[in-house]
Amino acid sequence: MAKKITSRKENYSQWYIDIVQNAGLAENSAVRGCMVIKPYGYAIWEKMRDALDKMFKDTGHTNAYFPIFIPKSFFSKEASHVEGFAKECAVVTHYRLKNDPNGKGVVVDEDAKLEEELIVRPTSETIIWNTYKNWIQSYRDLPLLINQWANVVRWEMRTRLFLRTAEFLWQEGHTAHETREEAIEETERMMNVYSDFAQDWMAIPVLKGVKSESERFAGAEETYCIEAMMQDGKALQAGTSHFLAQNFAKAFDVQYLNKENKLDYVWATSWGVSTRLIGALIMTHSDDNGLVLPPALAPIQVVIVPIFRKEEQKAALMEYVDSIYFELKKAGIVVKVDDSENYSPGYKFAEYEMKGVPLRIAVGPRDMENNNVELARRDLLTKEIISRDNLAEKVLALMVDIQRNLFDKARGMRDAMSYKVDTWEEFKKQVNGEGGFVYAHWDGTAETEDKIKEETKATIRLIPIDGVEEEGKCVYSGKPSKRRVVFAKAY
RNA sequence: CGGGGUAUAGCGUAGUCCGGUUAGCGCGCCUGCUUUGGGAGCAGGAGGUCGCAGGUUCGAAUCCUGCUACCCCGACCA
Repeated sequence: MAKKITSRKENYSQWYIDIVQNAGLAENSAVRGCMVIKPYGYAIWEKMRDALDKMFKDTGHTNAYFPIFIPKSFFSKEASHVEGFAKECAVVTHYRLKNDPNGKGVVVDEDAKLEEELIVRPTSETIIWNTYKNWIQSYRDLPLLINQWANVVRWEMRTRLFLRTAEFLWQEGHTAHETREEAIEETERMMNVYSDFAQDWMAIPVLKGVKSESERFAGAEETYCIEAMMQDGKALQAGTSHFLAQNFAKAFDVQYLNKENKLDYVWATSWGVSTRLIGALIMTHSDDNGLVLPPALAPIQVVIVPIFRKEEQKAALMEYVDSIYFELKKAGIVVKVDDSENYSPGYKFAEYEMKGVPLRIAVGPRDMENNNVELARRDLLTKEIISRDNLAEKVLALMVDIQRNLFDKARGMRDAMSYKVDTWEEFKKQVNGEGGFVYAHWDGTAETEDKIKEETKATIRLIPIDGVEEEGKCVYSGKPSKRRVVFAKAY
């Protein structure tokens, strides 16, 4: 029986769930709000992680690891930081269980209460800055450029696989610098790393900009971000990079002696992307037949499906298949041969389509006789029969072409869903209708921003970093404005 | 945390109103044979504390009470 994926038109969020489940990316776990990332989904994350990790190393960063638990007192040291995260923290209060004296099972041993409760990290600024205090004494210790790959916990009310889960995987970079300018430069550099990663690896076009005050990270002076547009017209924040000024240095008393032998507080940044990016990947490229993956991140780039009837036919065919397999593998392509006999070729075609494998090669006796192969592109759902000669070369070219096509398609979609709007009526109509990125003038006040959010549920996604100066009037208040900002409903 | 809903095999469900055979069906799974160029067919088979705990009754998936979990919609968020 066919596994059925709900169409995007019928029910977009069900479509998303169907893809995550049927492609074998993740599933809900026994723990509320926490997901199990399945091997195929995790393989995508590993590819993302490896690519990002290399980009971080290439920009001078090194990895380290800090504890999952944070003493409660650390949290209260930076006022706005506590306020931002307090409502979604898991707290460890005891360290021992005992057998239930009244019957079955185990209960918390009330005698084993912790002196100081531990917070399961929702982010690691506090524990890291508490540590940096001991690492930084002189300007010679700077800049300190560290990243960590970790899990974090934010106790969310409502969760969705990859997009919002109580526990998720991410990386968090935490850097310390001598000057304000140097820290800002780092913040912008990492936003650009994220932007390059999104575009070059994920084939997702993103907008770059800064957050408004109310959308800013708790404890940051400026939050830079990249923002992507999903197929349903909703925006998704794909990465953030924060300029923390001296807020954490002051809260944790991290001072260094500068070249003039004077004590000064260091300047900080932090930046992160998470498994949420997998949600962005799905919602950007996939279609009603299932997942669509860009070759750069596909755990399997090419699948070969041999078609045969009898055993002796298979034996002859497999020689042909193996020669193709080894040729592609030698060219650095991640290729899998599925010669299992318990599923029909039709089943396999549908299955690998569901899993988003960029290219399928089918070979049967007919192809072998004519020195051909059948190629099927996942992105275009096209099939063609070509000569087997120089196949690796052709496949490599296709990988590049598919990657580019996905990006172009996504950019076309994003551009088609970007609008300039100048009146409040138009604004409401656009936001409540098709959605998309709405470029509009804003008077710069939090009051107006709040009112707009209240009335339309649209938020300021970002203030474009390369935005042009342009005289205009705020779409809500009519007050003068110097530039357009980007509004959208968001995930 | 407010409002609504659901809980029966790995998944999807019938049966619940109106208590009464061995809880039925589809998918999936196992075995065998035939198949294999777009989700194969036939035959046989395994698999259930009917969410949990009480109660009513000769008898409970079904009625009553309490609890728990999950889903949807709102407030909060990467």
